Formats: sequence, C-alpha cells, structure tokens
Amino acid sequence: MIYRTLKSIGMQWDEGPDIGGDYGPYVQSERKSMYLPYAQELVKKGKAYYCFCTEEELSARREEAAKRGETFKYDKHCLHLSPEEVQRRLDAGEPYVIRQNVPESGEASFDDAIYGHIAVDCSDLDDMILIKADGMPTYNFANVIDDHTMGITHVMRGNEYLASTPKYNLLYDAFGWEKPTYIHMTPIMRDASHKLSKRDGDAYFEDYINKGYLKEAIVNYVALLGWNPGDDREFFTMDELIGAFSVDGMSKSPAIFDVNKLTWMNAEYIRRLTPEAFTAQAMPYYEKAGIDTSRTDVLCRILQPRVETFAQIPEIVDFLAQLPDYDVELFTNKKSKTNPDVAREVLDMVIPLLESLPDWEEATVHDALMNLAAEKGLKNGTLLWPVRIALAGKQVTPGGAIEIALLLGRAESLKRLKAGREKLA
RNA sequence: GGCCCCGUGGUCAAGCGGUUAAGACAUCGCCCUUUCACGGCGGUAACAGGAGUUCGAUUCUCCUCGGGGUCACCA
Repeated sequence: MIYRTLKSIGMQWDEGPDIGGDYGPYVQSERKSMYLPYAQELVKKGKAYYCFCTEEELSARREEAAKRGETFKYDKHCLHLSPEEVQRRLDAGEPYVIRQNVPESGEASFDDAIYGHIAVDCSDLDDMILIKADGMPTYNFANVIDDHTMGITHVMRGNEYLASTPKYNLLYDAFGWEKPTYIHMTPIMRDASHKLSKRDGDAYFEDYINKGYLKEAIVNYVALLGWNPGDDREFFTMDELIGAFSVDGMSKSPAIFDVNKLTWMNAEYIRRLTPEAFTAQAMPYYEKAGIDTSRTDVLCRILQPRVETFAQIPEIVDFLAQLPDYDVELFTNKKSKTNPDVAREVLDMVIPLLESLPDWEEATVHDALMNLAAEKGLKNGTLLWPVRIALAGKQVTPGGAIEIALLLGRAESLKRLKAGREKLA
C-alpha cells in the first residue's frame, strides 16, 4: 500500500527492494550475516561485550525494579567476565548476546536539523543489545550498520527516535564513521494527544481517494502540515513543492489533521479543473446517481463550483433521476414572494408557454421565462421559484430552474411541471 | 517514575527583543443572486501560568502546568 500510494502521487526512489540498486540487498533477512563481524569489531575495541545473562533472569530483575518504582538498567555484569571465561563459555556453545558498552559517564549527543542539539547523560543509557541470541541484529544495531553501509547521508524519520539517536551515535563514534544528517519530524495528529493512525481507524490516503478527494489536493494539504514555505503561498504542485521545500520551514511541534481544511482545498482544486477534467472525474458518480449524462456541460457548470468532493455528487443530483415526493409548502417562499396560490398562477402561465417553444435550447427557455416575468411585472424569483420546485421537488438544488429544465429535457420537464400543478389543484 | 522533546485564536501557521501579534480554514454578518453554492466585503477570536534578565519580552533563562515520545533479545 505504501508503494502504491507513493507511486500514485508521483514519488520516486532510486533504490529499494522493488527496483534493486547498488547497495543491496534491501531485505533484512538477506542481510543477516553481515552484522556479526561489525559487532565483533566493537568487542575488540572494548565498545561492546559478550553477555550470557538469560532473558528470564533479566526480566525477573526488571520486574523487581519496577515493583520498587525504579528504572531497570543492566549492571554490566558480563562486562567484568575475564576473557578466558568468555572464551570458555563461547567454546562451550553457551547462548550469548552482544551488548553495547556505554560509558559510565559523559554525554552522548547529536545535532538535529530541526531540533538542534540533543544531549543525554550516558549514565541514563542502558547497554543495549546489538546481536540477539539467535545471531540476528536488533533494529538498533542494524539501523546504524545499514545506514552506513548503504551510504545514507540524510535520515528523515519520526521524532520518536529523538531520544535514542544519541545512543546510536555512540556506535558511529566507536566505528569512527561519519554520521548522517538527522531530520526528526513530528507526527501528524488526530487530536492534541493522538497521532493520526490508520491502525486506529483513521482515514488514510486511499480512503480519501475513494471519498472523491483529488490526490494533488491531499498531497498539497499534507505538505503544509508541519512545514511552511516562508510566505503565504498555499497552492503547490509536486514540482513546486520540491522547489520550495526547505528543512528551515519545518515545525517542531505536531500538527493536527483538519479534514475541514483538506476539504476546502479539495474544493479549490476541483474548481480549478478544466471542464473536461471535471467531467472525467465526475462521470463515475453521475453513473452511480443514475442520471442522464447527455448534458455534461450543464452538469459541470452547476456542480463544479458547488461540490467539495466528487462523492457528494450523487446526493446532490438525486432529484434528476427521480422526482422526490414533496410537500406543497415548498412552494412558499417569502423572499421570492411566492406561495401555493401564486405558484398555481405561475404554472398555469409557464406550462403552455414552454409547450409552445420551438426548441429546448438554453437561450430559448431562458428568454421565454424572463420575458414572461417582465411582461407580467413579476420578480424573477416569483416566477422561477415555483418552476424550480416543480421541476426538482426539492428546496435546495444545484443550479436554477432553467438549468434543471435543460438537464431534465423537454418531456420530463413538462411532466413534472404538470404534476406540480396537480398538487396545487 | 527517569530521561528527551513540544506549548501563538477551535485548526494550520507567520513572528526569531520594540509589530495596531500576519495570512489561511472554520465561524458570524453584509453584498451579489433564480434556491443553494461560487465570488466580493467586513467582524469575533491567540502568545498556557509564574518568576527573572532587560529601558523593553510572544521572542532569552528558570520553575510550574499541560501534551507527546522513550526507557525490550519489537521494529
């Protein structure tokens, strides 16, 4: 899913398990044999040591410490084993792990591109396990070896690693390796205290796509979470994003994901679509709504400025497919100066007028209706409100009476108008 | 609990010792109008709290409070 998502938004990578590259293998299980020699090198340098303490023993001690309200820290017991004893136990095939030998005092630190200098006291650090009893490296260790052997220069990752990075850097120092540039980033949050998480049921990229959001809008919105370009620009294509990006604009504090603003931005993207692009994106939703698509020009005109996500389309146009069962009270509207009595008179004039029209072109329908209003000295609204209600059977519609008439076509329009007149009888 | 990090309106987010504390979303009002939108104009709304430092703190320091992260033979 991650590959799919990255590809669909146009993100590319130079190497990886899927496309290969010069620094492979890229799958952990295919690399397992390369870590032990590095750990042994550390042992030789006195920066690591063999440990024969069992897991059971350790977890018992950990529990005890927890009971006393203390933080458990390995006491370096096995560091003090004599070389001879270590060799003897190794030869005897006793299970062992290799632990990092963290100095008893001093400071471990690094400089993060966003957070600056991060330092922790070595005395607070535990001698973490580098190689497990099964010979596999722990993530902590593999992470360092992999980054170095793969020639990684910049590490961008979640800031949950902020506190443990100084400890990893002790390893770089022990090997005498150059450290990468670290850029720790805040997570995107659901609310003030929970991060956004697909696992916890939060909607993710593909969910939004399925809800009718445009991928460009999602990328644009998310890019602005935890980063700002240094000016007031808000709309970016991927290329513009690449050009404008700088670590300087990244924020130290987490940002809460606001669907509201995403939705607004999506609406902006929709409005900027060409009519052709809009129609192409909207078509599946037209079909879902079961509406006639012979006038996509009119559909686009009324929907494009109104819709915030494509998924809203079926509900908004449902009345086109089928006239809802509506109440005559809908014909009442104070501002348009209309009520059932007025509506009856209006429909009595409009129906024969529309029946007599030579064609059903927009200009023809429009002019006929407007001229009638002018002739009778009626407000446009007074004439058009009843027509729209009879055509749509709904108080709120996208577009006005004329547009709806065009979408419905002559026969259906007249049928609905007459049905409306019936209701008013 | 120890250690690390963070803290400007409801949300995103400028600000980097002196500002009427930007802008955007949301919200409210007005205008436009053929309903609803779109669009235009305007309003409400913030420096978590307390001590310092300084002529002057949103900005620097410390403490408190709040939130997050991390303390595995998981990654």
